[in-house]
Amino acid sequence: MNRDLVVAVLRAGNQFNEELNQFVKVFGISLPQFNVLRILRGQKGEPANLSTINERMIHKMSNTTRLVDKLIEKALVQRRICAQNRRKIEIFITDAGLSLLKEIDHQLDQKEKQLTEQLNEKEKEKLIALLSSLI
Amino acid sequence: MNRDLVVAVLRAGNQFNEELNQFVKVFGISLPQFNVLRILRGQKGEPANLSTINERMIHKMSNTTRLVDKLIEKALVQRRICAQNRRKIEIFITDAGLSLLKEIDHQLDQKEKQLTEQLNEKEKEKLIALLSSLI
DNA sequence: TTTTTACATTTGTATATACAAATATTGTAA
DNA sequence: TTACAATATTTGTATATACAAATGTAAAAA
Repeated sequence: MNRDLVVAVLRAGNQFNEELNQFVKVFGISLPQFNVLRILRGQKGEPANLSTINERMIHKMSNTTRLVDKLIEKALVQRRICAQNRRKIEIFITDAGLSLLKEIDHQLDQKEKQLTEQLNEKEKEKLIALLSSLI
Repeated sequence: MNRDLVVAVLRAGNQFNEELNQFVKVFGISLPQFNVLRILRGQKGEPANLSTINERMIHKMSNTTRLVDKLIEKALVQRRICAQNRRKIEIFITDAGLSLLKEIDHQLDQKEKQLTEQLNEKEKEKLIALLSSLI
């Protein structure tokens, strides 16, 4: 019973991961990279340092530096050393990053709709609630 | 709403993945390797070929050959060319593999209990049902 | 029978990820 | 002030994963 639940969570999670990875790949980024871009947009102009990004990431990978490097290569984000605390690095999303997100978001709505269409609204709410209390 | 659901599924899935990976690492294997061992045990002595394993895997990684190689190195499974169809490879779990699973299973019960303890039995059933219809 | 097509797995290669150790900076205690 | 500990990030390295191309085998068509 517990096992069935654990397996169901893993299966659903992995399937969504794969589908969404394929989806964003068309735009030249990986799913973890996409999520970092969304975290940065959520900052509304405020910068985020690497450890903050790491905490908020859905995919807790242990090398945020290199993930961000890829985004810098693509000119989707910028890096700046924090003036107050020179240990910290401030990361900003660029205009190019914002417009890429805008382009993706519209199509993502459709993708998300497709991924969840098996459930009605009430079931979706219930599922969100159950998963939230699980974590 | 759809987005919240997708994010909740990804978060729960990734968290379980990480926790279980750490858990089985103590036994010298990765979570995908562990799941392959369980698939093979489920065969009840019947062999499984690589494409069958790939279909049933929770983590659909595209290189079952190399994953199985790791298990062979550890003497947890054996490989044999199928006599009827020499394209196919038959994979068996060894006694060492079975006893490793046995050792893991007991402790895994506890781990799974811990991962799901936020929910009561009725909620667990509901969550399994919702996730099943989602996939 | 020969050729073509499909199937099953392996291999090469590029990229991603995990983890530990190293580096740099700041804060704190002696 | 100097030494030590804490924090934030980077780098090195090993391993894992993704993907395409290659290999070997079997089945089907010509």
